[in-house]
This record gives sequence, structure tokens and C-alpha cells, in this order.
Amino acid sequence: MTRDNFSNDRRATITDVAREAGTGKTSISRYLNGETGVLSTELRERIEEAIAKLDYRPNQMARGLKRGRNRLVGMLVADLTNPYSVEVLQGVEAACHAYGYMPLICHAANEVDLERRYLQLLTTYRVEGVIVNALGVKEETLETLARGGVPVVLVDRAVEGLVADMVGLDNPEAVRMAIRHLVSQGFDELLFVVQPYAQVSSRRVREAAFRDTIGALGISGVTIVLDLDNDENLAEIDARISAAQSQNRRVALFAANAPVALRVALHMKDRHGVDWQRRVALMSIDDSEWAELDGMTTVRQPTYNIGERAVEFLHERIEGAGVAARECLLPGELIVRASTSASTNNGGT
Amino acid sequence: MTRDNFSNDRRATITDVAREAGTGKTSISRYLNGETGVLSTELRERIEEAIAKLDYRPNQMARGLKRGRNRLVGMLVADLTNPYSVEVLQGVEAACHAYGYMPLICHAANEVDLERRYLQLLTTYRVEGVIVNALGVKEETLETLARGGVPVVLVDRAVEGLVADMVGLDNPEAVRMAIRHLVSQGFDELLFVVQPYAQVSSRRVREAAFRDTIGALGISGVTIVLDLDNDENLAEIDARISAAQSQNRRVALFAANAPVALRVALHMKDRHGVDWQRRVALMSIDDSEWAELDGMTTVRQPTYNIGERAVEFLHERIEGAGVAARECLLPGELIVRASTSASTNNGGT
DNA sequence: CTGTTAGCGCATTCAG
DNA sequence: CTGAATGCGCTAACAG
Repeated sequence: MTRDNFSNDRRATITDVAREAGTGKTSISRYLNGETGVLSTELRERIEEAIAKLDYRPNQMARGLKRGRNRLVGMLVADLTNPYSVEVLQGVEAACHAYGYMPLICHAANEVDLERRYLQLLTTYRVEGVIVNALGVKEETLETLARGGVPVVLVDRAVEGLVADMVGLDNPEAVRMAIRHLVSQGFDELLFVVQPYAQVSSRRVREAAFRDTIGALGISGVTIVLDLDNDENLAEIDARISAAQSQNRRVALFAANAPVALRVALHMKDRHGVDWQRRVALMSIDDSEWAELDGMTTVRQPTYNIGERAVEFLHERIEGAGVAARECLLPGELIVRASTSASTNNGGT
Repeated sequence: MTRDNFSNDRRATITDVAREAGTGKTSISRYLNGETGVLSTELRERIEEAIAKLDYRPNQMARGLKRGRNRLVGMLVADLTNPYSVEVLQGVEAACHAYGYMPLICHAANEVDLERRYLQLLTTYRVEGVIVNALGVKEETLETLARGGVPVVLVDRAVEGLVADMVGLDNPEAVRMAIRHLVSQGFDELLFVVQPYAQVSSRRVREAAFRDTIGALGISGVTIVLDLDNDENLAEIDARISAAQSQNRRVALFAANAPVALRVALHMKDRHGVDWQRRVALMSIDDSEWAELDGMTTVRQPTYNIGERAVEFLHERIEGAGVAARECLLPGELIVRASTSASTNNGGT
């Protein structure tokens, strides 16, 4: 054995295979591209042997360079720390495999400039499309991409001024569902807690839906903005709760997403001890793993479907669909647990 | 404006830039590669203008094809659902950026064949190295990679028969630390709960360390294997607890990782109600977000550092370091919370 | 059915 | 200092 056809450090190329099989590169290429039936079975066998012997793997880079598509799609995730993102990701991955795409996952870790750098990088690798769940990309950055012929689909969050496909939760309905539940459980004072929402469409929509709904229902309530990096407003929550409870109102906290819910829960535990849930009712959008453990009512998002749907949209665009921008709003599911049960929890002191 | 130098659908190539700047491609290439000082300032300015005007981005694929390195490294993750993985990932990402690599994140979702397919895919994209945190890759698959000249570094889990760099938690010491803590709190009957560990080195090591340590300390204890997909052994845990407590022993559950801890906690809550923590003490390796909320003692892993270190190892290999396989075991940190406090918790009925 | 040829976008000798 | 020529691994006409 001459040592140099096996593990020769340098990977075998199509030329090596052709030589080994005693034929031309074209036939190899045809074989690789499944143009079966165009090759004599005899040749095909020789090719298969050669490929196996050399442990040949076609170079996707070269392939992409030539044919202009590399099957790469970018997935920009604002925060993998948020289980929501991971779940969406799973849907994205599954769908990508189904369509033959390779997802390039970029994690911006909530940093706006990382976000922009990644987008640059993605165009540099000539991805065929991008799925964006981002914190602060400006319409401008994305617009550049889109004009460059790279389809963009947005997840969870719209980007101001950008017309593009978008898929996410049906926020207004989710919020209504939650509020109706709270009302049916006898709560009559609602505190909606949300991160600064000016820049993030989904937060904005949820907040608006909250105000609309309590208005329509004639329920008393107020929005409290909570910055997770600077949680001074936790004090305001405490004050509101005390005030309401001293008037014998039954107050419930409604967190706009899981990170907020966690922050609030931690604070309540600090303040009221391990029995905090007997003193204050908390529910949230996003069904995290501890929601079950701590018996918190939630609205579960159809995360997996959101991911799948995003890829479908993207695929259609990549295939050249020229239709107008679409919006896909999927329904959430109310998961009722003890935290909002009328008996478990009472607002009295 | 002739419409065809701006957003011309097809991205600008180096040739376009050369033409626009009235020079040859070589100069552009030099500019891109930072061979500064070799270009007259005048030419450099023209190039900069041209690049800006055409919004030119060098094609990494072509670049990689030519020079043989594309700055891509693969990161194979067994389960992104496990916060451990996400945290490691953050370290990996940060370090990759520092070294100028682009991490290709592959999420195997605990499926062994997905894992193998991803590895194939990665070689197809000619990644320069791979960081592997995997469930079931066989030594053989990885060996093929390594022989192909692609460095591999393992995270958290060794792969039987494969010699490669590896970085993870110092499991023996972490387990000892935990047990010493439990003992100091007066627990005298320890139940170590772990997923099937035959195939996963970190679990195996933790289990062995558990038995070694209780042996050395003369503490009574036993290992219980819990399959998360088929949790019949939860009954055994219950039985052991009852038996021990009926003899007035103080028993503590020690979960080998966060997923196990969650499963056990959920079960205990089901069985003993919201006050379950007063009936049974639980601690675990991995400091998940709900650990704080529910006051569970843990050993926190230096996840971020693990990720960073892995990239460092990989980088050295890529740069050609020919040293023998190394192992980097980082220390965990004991986080004491109420779940194992001597006063909070008592083993009596 | 099969092989030859000509680039894809870029980096790199090697001459100006 | 600068540019023309060559080829990375592969696909796609275009001939046999």
C-alpha cells in the first residue's frame, strides 16, 4: 500500500477520483449530482469504488462558487439564552434539512454591533437567505441585504421600515387570551411587565394589546417597563401591588416574556420568601421549563412551527417567489397552572 | 446613474472593483489582505472609493478555495436545550471572533445520526477544525476526520478510543466538593441520580467519583440510573427515600446534571406538593436559571471558560501544533442555597 | 453515454 | 510599486 491514496492529509478532489476511476471529471460530477441513468452501471460502479477508496467528499465551496448557490442560509438569533430562541431554532433546523439547506447559526448575544457584524459575515459567505430574529438591526442594514438579492424573513420581530416576510406569535390574541383568563379567575387589577419596548415590535404589540384589552373589558391595569439590566422599576411593582391589595383588589402580574417573568419571580421570592406565590399571582407569555416546576400559568408559543414556517417562506423566496411581503401569525396556547388559580392565590395580605 | 453599479442583484466581484478603480485585480486583493504600505496612497484611496461605491464584499468561498483555508470551524452541540451547551457556546463564539474564525454551529438535538450527518456536512464545507460535544459519535467517525487533517477537540465528553484534546469540568473534584458539602450539612444517605452513563464519559466519571468519595468518607449512598425518556426509576428513588427516612437518616438527592435535576424536582413536586423541598433535599451539577428561583444548591460549571479553552486548543492545532493530546479540566464552583441547608430541610416525615 | 473546455472569484507567482 | 497570467475544485455547455 503506497500510503498516499489513503489519508493523504490533503483531501481527494474530483480529479483524483476521476483518475482513480479511469474516467473524466464530468462523469464524477454527474454521479454526484444524481444524474443517474445517464451513466452505464459499469462506470457507476467504478466511480463508487473510487469515491469509497479515496473517502472523497465534494467541496461545497467550489461547488457553490461555480453554480452560484451554496445552500447556506443564515439564522441570526438575538439571544440563545432565551429558550424561545432555541425552540424556534429547532424548527428552523428541521425544516432546513428537509429542504437541503445548511443553517448558519449566528448568535448576537444581545449585542447590536455583533448583530451587524454577523450580517456582514453572512453576506460574505454568500448565504442564499437570512432568517432574522434581532434586537437592533436597522431597516437600512437589512435593506442592503435584500437589495443585494438575499431574501430576508423576520421572526418574532418586525423591523421598522422594512417590508419583508415575517412570522411570529399572534400577540394580540395571546394577550387577550391571557387577560380573559385572569379576569375569569377574579383578578381585577393587572400589572403588565415588559422590557423597554420602543425598539422591539413584539413587545410593542403586546403592550398595546394589553392596554386595548383591559380598556375594552373595563379592567383596571397598568404597564410597567422593566429593564433587566437596571431593575429599579421592581420597586414600582411592589408599590402597585401593595396599594392595590390594601384596597382589597386582587392583583395579577402579567410578564411579557420569560426573561421578565424570571426576573420578577426572583424578586418576589426575595421579598416575600419561598411562599411568594401565595401572595402574588404571576403569569407570562413563554412557557419555560421552570414554569411547570413552579406552577406558573403561561401562554405557550408555537415556537417550533414558527421556525418551520420561517424556512418555508425563505425557501419560496429563494426559489424566486415574487409575491408581496407576507405575515404569518400563529396562535399561542394557554397553559393554566396554579399560579392564577382563584383558590391557591388570594390578594389579601 | 446607470442603475447597474448599484444593487445590481449580482454582487460585485473583485474584477468589478478593479475596473471601477481603474487598476488590476491584484491591487484589490492586496488591499483586502491588508498588505498596506505596498500600495500608493493614491491607489488605495481609489480602491476604497470603488469598494464603497459598489458595496463590495469579498467572497469568502472563493477566497477559501484559493488559499486553502476558509476560517470556518465546526461546533457540534449535542443538545442546545441544555443551558450548559448554550453557555459553552458563548465562550466558543467569543473566542472564535477573537481568532477570526466563523463558528458553524450544528445542533444534533440528541440524535446520533443527525450528529454523524452534520460531521459529514462539516467536512464537506472544509471546516478547519471541529469542536465536538456529542452524544454518540463513534471514535471511528472522528478518527476519519482527524486523519483527514482536521483537528478535533472534545468538550465535556471524551470519545472512547480517540486521542484528542479535551476540555471540561474537573468532575471528580466537583463531585467531591458536593459530597463534602452534603456531609457537612449532616446528610448521611446520598442518592446519586444520573442518566444512563455507559456511553457518556462525563457521566461515567461523575458516577465513579461518587462511589469513590462516599467510599472514602464512609458515607452510605447509592447510584440510581434515570432515563429521561422512561422514568420508571423515579419509583426507586421514592422507595429509597422512604426507607432511609423511616430509619431516621437524613437523605439528599444529588443530580448529575440539570436535566436530571429538573426531572427529579418535577416528580418530587408531583408527589409531595409545592412544599416538596421541605421533605427532600436536592442538589445538582449545573447551575440552571431556576436553581436560584427554587433555592437549589449546585456546582456551577465554568462553561464560558470551557468554550474559550476549546477554541484555544483548536486554534493551536490549526496553526500546526504537533504536541500530544492534552486535557484541560476546569474547576467547578459550589453554590450553596437553601435546598441543602441543615435547618431548612429535615429528613423526618 | 462520455470526455473536453471554459470559467466561477480570488490569491499568488512572476515580470514589468 | 503594479499588473498579467495561472489555477484552487467544481459545474455546465459543447462536442464526440
